[in-house]
Parts: sequence; C-alpha cells; structure tokens
Amino acid sequence: MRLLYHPNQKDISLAGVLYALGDPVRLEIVRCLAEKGELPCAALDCDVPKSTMSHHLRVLREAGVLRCRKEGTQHINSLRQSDLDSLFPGLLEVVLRSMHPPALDGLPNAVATSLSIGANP
Amino acid sequence: MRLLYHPNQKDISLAGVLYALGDPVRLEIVRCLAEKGELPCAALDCDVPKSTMSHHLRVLREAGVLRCRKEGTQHINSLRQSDLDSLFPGLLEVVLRSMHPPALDGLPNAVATSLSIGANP
DNA sequence: TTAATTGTTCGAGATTTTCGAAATACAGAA
DNA sequence: TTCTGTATTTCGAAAATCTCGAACAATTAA
Repeated sequence: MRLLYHPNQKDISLAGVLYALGDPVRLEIVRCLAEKGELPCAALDCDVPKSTMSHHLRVLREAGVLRCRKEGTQHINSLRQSDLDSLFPGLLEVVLRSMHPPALDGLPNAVATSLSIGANP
Repeated sequence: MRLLYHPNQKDISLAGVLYALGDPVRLEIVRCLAEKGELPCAALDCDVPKSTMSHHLRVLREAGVLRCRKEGTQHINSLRQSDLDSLFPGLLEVVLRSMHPPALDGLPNAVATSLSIGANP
C-alpha cells in the first residue's frame, strides 16, 4: 500500500478546500472530526460503503483538509486545523457553524476551544 | 430559451454552495461580483470559452450563489448575498477574504459595506 | 429583413463519483 | 511461522459532470 499523499501547506488552495467540503458525506466527516478530535475511518459512519468512504477521505486529504496517520491497522484522521486557520482564517469555523446539527455550540470538543471568533465574553 | 432556474432560499444547501465555490473560475466570478455589484456574463472575463462560462454561471445559479435576470440581450448576474448571509452567516465574507487578491479590503464596493464582521470602528 | 451582440444548448471526449470485489497491511493466536 | 481476522485501499465499470467548439435563440439596431 502506497504512502498517503498530503499536500504541503503552501500547496493548499481555497478552491481545492471548498471543493473538498462541497459534498454532504465529506462535510459530515469534517463535522465528526471537529467534534471528536481524531478518528479512524471505521468510526466515521456516514452510511456509505467502505470504498466510497475511502474515496472521500482521500479527496479531503489531498485537498489538505485532513491528515491521516497509520497506527497499527488503523488510519487515524484529524483536521489540519491550524494549517487551514492560518491560510483561510475563520473558514472552518464558519462552515462548522453553518451545518444544521450545530457542530460548535456545545463546545465539548477540541476544535471549538481553539477557534476564537465566536467567543462571547 | 428556457427560463433560468433559481432555487428557493430554503432549498439552498451548504454542500451545494461549497461545491459551487470549489472551482477557481467560479471563485473568480464570485470575487468579481462581490467587487462590482452586478455584471453581465461578458464582463466576467475569466479566460474560458463562453460555453464554459455559461456552465459555471449555471452551477453557481443552481446552487443559489447568484441570481441572474435578463435585461435586453444581456444576462445580469449578482450574488444572493442576503440569502447566503442569513443561511450561512459569515461564509461569503470569509471566502472573499481568503482569496489572494483581497476582495474586501479596499471596501469600494457594495458587498463589503453590508458584510459586517470586519467593521473597524 | 438582415446583421450584430449576448448567451444558452447540444454533443463528444475527458475526468469524477459510486460501490462491489479483490488486494494489501498489520496484529494476534495457533 | 503460518493462519485468521480486522481495517482500508485499489481496481474496474457504470453513471454523472466538466470542457469547449459548433449550432441555436433572443433582442436590438441598421
């Protein structure tokens, strides 16, 4: 199995990221990762076949939205939050806030705390 | 020529909008419209053939990103700014800000003034 | 009416997407 | 070590989408 390609931060494009986010399944993957921090593929149950899931994870990874590291037999996925935030400030947060099952309001997660804009003093 | 389809606001989806924005040409179209307010197709010179341009405008229109009205022989396009803002607050602004040739910083346009987050008192 | 201008639609080839089936990678038991 | 099971990717084919030239349609002007 080949090594998994990840773009350098400088090679991440806005259009590429938006394209990757422009699919309901991929958006749900991103929501899960934002909520849970990091997850193996199997924990992301989006009600699609494994091969389709693998495809979507690849699109997100190659666009620079997430990172995937191998750990034993599992592939652990996590958002490239700081890379995305410094390239496109606020994008990830706005997208997460725009999903119906609010992904950020409960703030029981790792991403919400490090995303700052919505902070109510 | 058939009438141009526009989704109702309630039928605009986040994934659909992100997908529509996920292309360099379409992103440039959105940037131009944000900067200039409203433009006929021909004024959006994105260095692609007319038919391709027409296709991209259709994708944006059917996703609910822009509205198109006929005026004589021209088709005038404009962003569905208020619809998008109320559905996905901050999304359009963050996307415009994330493009390299800053689309909002000069604020000599209609959109910047009505987008509020970045207001410096 | 004819011509010019603006855009859209059609059609074909190239690229994606979906998903079952087969293959690959690793861990643990026998 | 070899076998078994678990976790994912890769392959392949059918369906959908993208690009762009060519043809078509709508409107205005000569």
